[in-house]
Amino acid sequence: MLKQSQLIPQSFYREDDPVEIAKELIGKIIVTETNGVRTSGMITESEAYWAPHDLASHARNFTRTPRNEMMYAAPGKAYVYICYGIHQLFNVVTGPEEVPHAVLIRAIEPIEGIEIQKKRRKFLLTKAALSSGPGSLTKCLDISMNDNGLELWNPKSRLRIENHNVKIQDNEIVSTPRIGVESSGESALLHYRFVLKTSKYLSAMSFTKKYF
DNA sequence: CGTTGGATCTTCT
DNA sequence: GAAGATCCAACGC
Repeated sequence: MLKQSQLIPQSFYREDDPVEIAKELIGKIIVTETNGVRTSGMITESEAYWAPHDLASHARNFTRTPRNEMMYAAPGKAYVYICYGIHQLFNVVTGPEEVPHAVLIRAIEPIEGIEIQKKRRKFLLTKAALSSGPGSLTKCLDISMNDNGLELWNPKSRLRIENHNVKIQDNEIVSTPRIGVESSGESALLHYRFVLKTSKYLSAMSFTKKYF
């Protein structure tokens, strides 16, 4: 049984700098519990969204809609939304309350319950990796819209983030522009994406873009 | 190998 | 009506 002290406290998420938090989240562990069974994965790729100036953010210019309401909530909550009508994307809400920063989790390396995670993916695992990509890892870990708003620091939540003390050197992390935000003007150029370059569990675009 | 199109929900025009 | 923080299978070379 893992100790509760390994949970990342809410104070970690309150920092008013989502870029720093996105970088520090590399190597941390996302845990979900379904029917009492744990599955988990280590974060290998993340992206910061720094509202209101960030035109790629759902909360650009303090835009507020039913969908992105959770971005304005307390730090350390989950913001889950549906992308392209199909995929559920998982974000961590950061910054003080009413400041709509967020960090998108784009890829994980499966740690616990790998066989369960494989079963959650329906397609035949030919080319694509198990949990590489923001819409894929949510399937692996059984994250859905039902988890929107969960407190990631709360031991009672079925969705949490833990620190397993994995040591990541600074030179193992690369920053690049973000994926899929090309139409967001100057915001598209910001190096708000972080990848653990030694990992094979990175989103497909990591390789076609040839950022590193 | 690389490229293309379908799936199909929210928001903005 | 179009675009978007995507993924995968089916093509074509």
